[in-house]
Amino acid sequence: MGESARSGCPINAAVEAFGDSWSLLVLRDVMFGDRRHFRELLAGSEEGIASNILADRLKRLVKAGLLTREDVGPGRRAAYSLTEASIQLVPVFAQLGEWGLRHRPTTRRLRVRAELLAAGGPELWDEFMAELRIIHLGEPATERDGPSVMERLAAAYTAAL
Amino acid sequence: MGESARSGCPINAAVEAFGDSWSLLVLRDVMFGDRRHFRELLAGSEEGIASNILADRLKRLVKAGLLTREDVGPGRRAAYSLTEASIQLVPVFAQLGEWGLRHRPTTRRLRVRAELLAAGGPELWDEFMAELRIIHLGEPATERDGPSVMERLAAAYTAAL
DNA sequence: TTATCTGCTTGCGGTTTGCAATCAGTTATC
DNA sequence: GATAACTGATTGCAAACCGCAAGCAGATAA
Repeated sequence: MGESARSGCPINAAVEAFGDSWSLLVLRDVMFGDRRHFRELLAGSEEGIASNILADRLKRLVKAGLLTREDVGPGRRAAYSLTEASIQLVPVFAQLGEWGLRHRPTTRRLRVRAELLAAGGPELWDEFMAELRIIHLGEPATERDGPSVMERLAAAYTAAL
Repeated sequence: MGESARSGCPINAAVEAFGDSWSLLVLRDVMFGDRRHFRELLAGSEEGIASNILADRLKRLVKAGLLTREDVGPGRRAAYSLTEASIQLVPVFAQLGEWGLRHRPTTRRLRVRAELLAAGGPELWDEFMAELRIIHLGEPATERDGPSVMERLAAAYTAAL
């Protein structure tokens, strides 16, 4: 009963993994908003995702290897984490965000993160991915001087309120 | 009666524009396969798109400003062309393709284009976008030495058969 | 005239979507 | 210990969407 890909094309593979109305938005909130729990994702959603859709997408994303779920008993806060595969979506998010900035109307508050990511380029993306590996994969933290990318993103967001 | 965006987020804007199972694949075939006509897109589709879905997506993409349709009378071959907005999806395709290569099983034949695009980096993407502007937007052709990116993509594809 | 090609459209049954209400288990408050 | 709030969901339902197959009118070719 395993689902087979419609084709062996890498673009199609990406579309099948997260090419729907909600998957990328859920991943965006986990990645950039650091929302790790069901209720956080539900209440914090800018687009107003419904609870059943969120539940379904979380399951699918776990199944697709884009999220892991810390398995706790029922009734307890389960935490969702990014995987190496979803951390490597940072450049995809950066390019999608830049395209959205250029070709669609956006609001100032929600624009700043995409602007920062686009301006920073691949070096910043790599730095951010390294931070995400520390946060989500439990890799040991490294020394840094100055604020992290996550902190800079948060600061830019706050400044634009 | 215009549709309003769920949020002012650039990522959401991109998802709303082409975040479904088929839109990106249609754009991919127009862009990389140079398929400009309905029947070409229908018959050449690796994933086997249905004719009603293709008709719907073509309409939506035109409405969204990602394709233009050369308006001819009924019964005559109408040609679809990329717009500046969809030409600027080249980096998005490159990143999506690279992600698919790394994290999903793909077939050799369909992999080569993504590999070439990933290896070439931003310089190659810019070159390819310039070519697409000549093909789809009617910009004047410029002098070049050596094969075009489109030719190199086609050659790589043929070599992998 | 006959056949084929053009870009679609229509019917239909099955699936998915999104909203609202609800659920059982756990924790915090009184 | 009772109550309430919070946990991650599940369920019912109507509407929208999906993909398959067939059909359509106009244009072109033999």
